Amino acid sequence: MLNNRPGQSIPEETRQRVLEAARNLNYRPHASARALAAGRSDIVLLSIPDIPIGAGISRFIEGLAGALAAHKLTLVTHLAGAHGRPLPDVCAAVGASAVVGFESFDPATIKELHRAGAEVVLPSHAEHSYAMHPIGQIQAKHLIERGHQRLGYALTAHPGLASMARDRLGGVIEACAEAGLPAPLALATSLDADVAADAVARWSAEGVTAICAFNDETATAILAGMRAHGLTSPQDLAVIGVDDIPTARLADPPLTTIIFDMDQVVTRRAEAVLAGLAKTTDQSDQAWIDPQIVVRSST
Amino acid sequence: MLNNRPGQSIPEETRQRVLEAARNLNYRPHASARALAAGRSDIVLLSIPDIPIGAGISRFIEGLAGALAAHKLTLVTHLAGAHGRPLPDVCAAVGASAVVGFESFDPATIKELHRAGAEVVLPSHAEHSYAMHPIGQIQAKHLIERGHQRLGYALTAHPGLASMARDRLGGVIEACAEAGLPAPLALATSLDADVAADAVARWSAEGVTAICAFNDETATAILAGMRAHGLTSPQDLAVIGVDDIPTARLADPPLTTIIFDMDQVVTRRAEAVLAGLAKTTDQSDQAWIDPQIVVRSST
DNA sequence: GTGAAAGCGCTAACAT
DNA sequence: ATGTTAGCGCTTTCAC
Repeated sequence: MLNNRPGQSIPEETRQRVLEAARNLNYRPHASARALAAGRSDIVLLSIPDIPIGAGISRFIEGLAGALAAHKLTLVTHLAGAHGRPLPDVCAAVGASAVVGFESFDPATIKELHRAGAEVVLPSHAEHSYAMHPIGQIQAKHLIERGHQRLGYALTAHPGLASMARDRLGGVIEACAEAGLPAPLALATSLDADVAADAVARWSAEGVTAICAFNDETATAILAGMRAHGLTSPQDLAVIGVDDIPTARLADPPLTTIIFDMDQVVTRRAEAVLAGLAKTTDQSDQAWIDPQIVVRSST
Repeated sequence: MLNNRPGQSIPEETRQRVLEAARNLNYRPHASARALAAGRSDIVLLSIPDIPIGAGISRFIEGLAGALAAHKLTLVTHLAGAHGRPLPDVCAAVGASAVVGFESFDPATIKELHRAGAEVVLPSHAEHSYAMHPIGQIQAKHLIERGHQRLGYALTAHPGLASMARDRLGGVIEACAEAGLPAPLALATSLDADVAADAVARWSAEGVTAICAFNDETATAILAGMRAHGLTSPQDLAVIGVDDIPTARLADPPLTTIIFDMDQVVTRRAEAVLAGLAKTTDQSDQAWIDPQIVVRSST
């Protein structure tokens, strides 16, 4: 009866009474016991790589937690820092039946995760992670449409972000090629005004008139580097960032940036988890739908 | 033997061989079963309130995860967003034996958490959360030492941060009182240059010469508001933030800010968890040690 | 000191 | 359709 199966011979009213009594007694099904007996838990583990966490990622996490909660799944997050436990250990410890990450896991990790009890691991092998490539394309197109012929790309110094930067740069390269323009001049930068000033000098010397920055912080650094040379944006050098961080519109001049619709990504990921959990077999990769990416222009 | 108790009659070499064999077979003790039998898990659940997550909090999480991992405990994080599951549910679902949060939980939640299986819940009742008060004090002292006689305080518009802002403002008020100065003029601001400009006008009209901002983003907004009036910092109005966000030193002028030593906070929290788990009874609150808080001045 | 056995709190598969 | 029972994979306790 406590199984609460419907269509009982027991009168409905009585059933409700029992259920209410149980609630009043603060009864909780013991999750560990349940997981042990059923062989699966309702835990989904989200692994965050070692990257700076901003508003975007928080929204992603909370959105995913909400979408999964609607299906009685519980999301917990693990920050894959240097000193924490390895992901498979965490997976085993919480008894997660699904693990989702941002970028694709390497095959060895995937195998370990499955051994640790995860039925579904996402993103599966070849799936694009975060729509990095399209972001670069849109940045470049925005600048090209405004007449810029020679673009620069500002890479990030953060190691954990390097592969994302490469993906985004790829999009910029593609957009330049499609427009018949020379490839962008990609330069390493850091969150330091002097380093950024050097890059600015280099770009100026090469005739670059517009920069796609990896993100808004990088873009802010470039603005600072330009100030050191007495240059102003966008006249001397146009800059476009990514993320729309809170300080983006407070910059001088306000930053043009890329806004990223998390909800779509969230929904898609949640559905993938649900689908994977529904039928562990037949994990046909669904088609990746590019999320809505939009430019917020300050000009 | 698999219990791995020391001091066996079995030769050491054999023991190691067996252990290694187990490792090679990718054996993992099933966490749910272990938790069920032992009545406690090695999971610690960290609850993050609905506040913007930045580098500081990430460092806190990773540091705590590392400190606990050293004691064979696994940290997982839960973002208490609007649509996720309530904390006690998550606690029960992962079978956490400890729950740690940033601010004190209310008594009802604490009771529920214990019922959900948590042996220790931190911070316990009266404990200070995050050294908010001292931060405000140090901000104010820094400005007062530089000769400012009339301070302003810039509150944040973010609802989740309001109580922190009050605590920090309390520190500023105290520092002003101690120095025999009038109470600071606290004004609501938001991350919008126009709103900040209004606040700046008001402060100027009241003879305020220096602002303690709730955090670096608020401070950046004030700088933007000052630009709208053609004012420059620190001559016309000195501003000090909190957090040392990456863009702080990229601002024009570079922001003076408060740097917060996370390691100390982390260590203290980890120790509290360990102590609580060691003897569930006798939860005498340890003395709160103010963490090291230091000013990074741009001048 | 070593092995066997009895549960932990549930779920699922079974008889009735 | 209902009640009963056998485990899930461990830990702990109790005999040997």
